Amino acid sequence: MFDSYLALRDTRMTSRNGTVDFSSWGDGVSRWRRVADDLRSRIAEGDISEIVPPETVLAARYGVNRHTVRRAIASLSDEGILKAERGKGTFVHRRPRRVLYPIGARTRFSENMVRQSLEPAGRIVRSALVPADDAISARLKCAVGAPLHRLDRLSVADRVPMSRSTSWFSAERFPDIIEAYAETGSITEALRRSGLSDYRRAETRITAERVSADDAELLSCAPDAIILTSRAVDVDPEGQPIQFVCTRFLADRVELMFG
Amino acid sequence: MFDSYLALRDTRMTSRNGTVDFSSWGDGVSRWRRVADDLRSRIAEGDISEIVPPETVLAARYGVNRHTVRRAIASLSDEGILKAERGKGTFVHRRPRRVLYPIGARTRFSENMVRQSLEPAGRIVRSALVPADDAISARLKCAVGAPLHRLDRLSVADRVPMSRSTSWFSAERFPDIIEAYAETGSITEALRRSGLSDYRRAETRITAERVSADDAELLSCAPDAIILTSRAVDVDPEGQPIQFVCTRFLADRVELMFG
DNA sequence: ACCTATTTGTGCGTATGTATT
DNA sequence: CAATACATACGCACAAATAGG
Repeated sequence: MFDSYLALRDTRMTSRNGTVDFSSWGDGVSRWRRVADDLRSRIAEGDISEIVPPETVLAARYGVNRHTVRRAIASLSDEGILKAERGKGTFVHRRPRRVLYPIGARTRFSENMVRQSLEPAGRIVRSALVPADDAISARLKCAVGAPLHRLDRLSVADRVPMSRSTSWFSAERFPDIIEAYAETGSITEALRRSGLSDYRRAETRITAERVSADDAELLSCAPDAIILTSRAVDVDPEGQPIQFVCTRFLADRVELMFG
Repeated sequence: MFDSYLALRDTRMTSRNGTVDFSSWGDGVSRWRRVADDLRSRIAEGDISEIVPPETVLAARYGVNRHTVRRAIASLSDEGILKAERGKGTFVHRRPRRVLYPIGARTRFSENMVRQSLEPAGRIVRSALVPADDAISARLKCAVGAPLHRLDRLSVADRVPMSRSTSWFSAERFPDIIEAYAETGSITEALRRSGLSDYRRAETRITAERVSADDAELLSCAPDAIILTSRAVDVDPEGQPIQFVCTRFLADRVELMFG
């Protein structure tokens, strides 16, 4: 399992396009940080049980100095994942489980949260009237340039930020959607007030990437946190798209469930 | 959009448990790398169109020196995302799209790939006979300690590594599953040889995290790459669990699609 | 009580990498 | 390109707590 850790050595040994010579460069991530990241993911996967191997052993396995391992452990201790005890060893502090977020044809954020006894909340970060660009017009099946309400939200459960989302609605079909959401705090309810009693999720696409700087600030997470990005289309009972929504979930706080 | 980038400043100003003082420490990620990461994600989200703002403007916006921005741009150029042209500006080189990976009740890896004209392949990384632990016995509805075949695979499309996966099967019900997979290179076919003509996906749970060191080596990706982790249960027509599979997709090479 | 091996905690000197001026 | 300040990584040595014989 721990046989080798060659990945700590620089992988970028050659430069391709000749403009800049990368051969002597690192990749911008320090060794202690890589050790910390790897330990974190091993702990998350249950690959390291309750007691962490001694610093000297880890140092040998990762091919780094013991100080470097110590700094990685210190960082993880600061995150609350590890607890080092002098003379005894270093122990794993089991993380609170991720919030389970079921996604189906009729999943609603608020209902999910209350089902897990979490208090849901959301606040409007920004809203604007914008023209449809290529990508969004294709998803919403509207003309390029058609007027859309863009709604930027921050979703919170039990006072902990969970996700940032950006939604687009047809401004012609739902002229007052922003006001309705501002009053009710619920997309489902805002759509109902606009005359749409039911809708369903047609498609959900999932990717993951690093958080952007302004999302990081709003989500109050580390600047290099990982987000699960969901791009989804909701449709009315006739199959007409009514919402395109891009949600950025904090990956270490949620787990998406399908099926 | 670019109003502030406070996140570049260290957020870790206080230490909680008193063992180590973090106040003078960096967070292990260099500034040029953070600028590069943020630019990359903005480009991916379409937030930066075709032409990148001038270096001096970026330096001011990120609150860093122009040298630092130049290094970030050089790094992205090396990745093939940007192309700087003297006297003209810096331009975005649109990335090849992520491979779309539909997940449904009857999704099969090979079929997905050929549908996108990619040549699928897989190789066995490791296999072993292991006892079921708590987590897996719950998913497979078997006794703790029951004998399971554990199969570690690497999936490849057009010679590019796409995912690493670990599957567990009941060794009692599918005694020859490993050999069958080794011969056919297909889970579907291997199960058919074991007498199971049909199965379906019952549940898929998605999270994201940093790649572990040994996965990074096999996937030949950066040591700090992001992976989409899918934990799923497949069941036979009677609803009996037959496979628990944990797949680690490289997040920048795939997009998962549900519904 | 003693000794020993193991493990974490600490200090210091040096070299290299990073970021700014 | 040079000078500067700071962060990172290493090597060595030793102190302090723990556990077992």
